[in-house]
Amino acid sequence: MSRAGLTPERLVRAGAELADEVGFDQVTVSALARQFQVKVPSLYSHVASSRDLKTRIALLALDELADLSAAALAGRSGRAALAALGDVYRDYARTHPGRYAATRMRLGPATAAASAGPRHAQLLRAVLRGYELGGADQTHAVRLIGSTFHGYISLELAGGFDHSSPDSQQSWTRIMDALDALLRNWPAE
Amino acid sequence: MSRAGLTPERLVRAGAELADEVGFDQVTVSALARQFQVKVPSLYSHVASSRDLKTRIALLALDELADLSAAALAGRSGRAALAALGDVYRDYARTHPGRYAATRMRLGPATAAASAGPRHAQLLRAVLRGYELGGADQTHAVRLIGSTFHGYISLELAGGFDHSSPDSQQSWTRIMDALDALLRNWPAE
DNA sequence: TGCATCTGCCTAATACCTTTAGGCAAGGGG
DNA sequence: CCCCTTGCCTAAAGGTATTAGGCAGATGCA
Repeated sequence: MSRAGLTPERLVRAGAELADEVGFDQVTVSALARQFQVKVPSLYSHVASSRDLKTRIALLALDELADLSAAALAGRSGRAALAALGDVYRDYARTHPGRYAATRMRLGPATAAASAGPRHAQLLRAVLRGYELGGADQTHAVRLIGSTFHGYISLELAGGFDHSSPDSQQSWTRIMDALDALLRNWPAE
Repeated sequence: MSRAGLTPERLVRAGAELADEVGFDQVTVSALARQFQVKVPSLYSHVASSRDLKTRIALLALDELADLSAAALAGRSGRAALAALGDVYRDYARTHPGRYAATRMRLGPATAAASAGPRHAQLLRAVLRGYELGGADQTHAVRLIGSTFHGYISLELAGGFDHSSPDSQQSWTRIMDALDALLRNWPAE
């Protein structure tokens, strides 16, 4: 009986692809075992549990997304940087819905700290350096932008903007305009 | 053997409470049967499936939330209305996390149309009537506000703002200020 | 090249959850 | 008071997660 050549990396990669095809919460140890034509318990030498598998997929996705973000931000500032970052997130969510869903998974404190999460925060902060916002307001703005991006993408992905005009792309562009305007005219305390 | 007196309504109500205690996706036909001290298959006379049960919980939550919103909006406009609506959502999500998660469940087109979803859209539109926004911009603004509310609440609920200052309440207040300012000074096309 | 060891994948088994089929009896309508 | 509706039950099958323990292919060392 020949060996299948499983490794944690191959499992995680296949799990990420599976997530994009059938949804992150349909990613199951069983489904993965089926894909590799291997019995279910065989996977347990490579991942500790179903939760472990999903966590690793989340870490992969966070990493990919941070890399894409960093590349898109290079050489841009102001509205261009803001829109570039938003587009990276939005495009990633549309081309890799399962991976994007994975990034929303709740991680433990240690795992979160070791993930690309902090890099994401850094990058968003970098975008806001293009606007002049004092101390606490910068954090408020980071939270606002992060919330809006995540909220919009998650509603769009759920089909919330499907059957009504104007189409989602138009709203997205105008929302980038609006956020840019807001950051340039941030209200005083 | 005395009867337990199950009804769809009691099951849905208990399911909603269970969701708030253990999380919406831990709501299970089995767990509910345990609570009612009844065998699992007995529930299938009252709900069609696990999915049906969850859908009904979602509908209940959407309804409750729309009622609360309508009450909170009565007699308010402008920033006060905006903040009132946001606070209703946010407070509901904190006091009823499981129900709130249920409202994010994807419903079929027919179910969605018959749900309180459209009422939510109406109410948000009503808030925006306090600002002067022309045709398409009103829709863009609805989507922006909806996204920001949902995004913020979901990040907050996931603990995203837990271990960093300033505290979440401050950001929330300032974000209401910022959105109000944005709506009053919506950028031209 | 031959042997020893390691480790990758397997079988067996337990424990949940979901869902369908079919039975018995409690309680309401005649 | 009896019938019959219907609420809850037992039986059973199928899917997922996880642990324990075994066999043999792959690897390393002489």
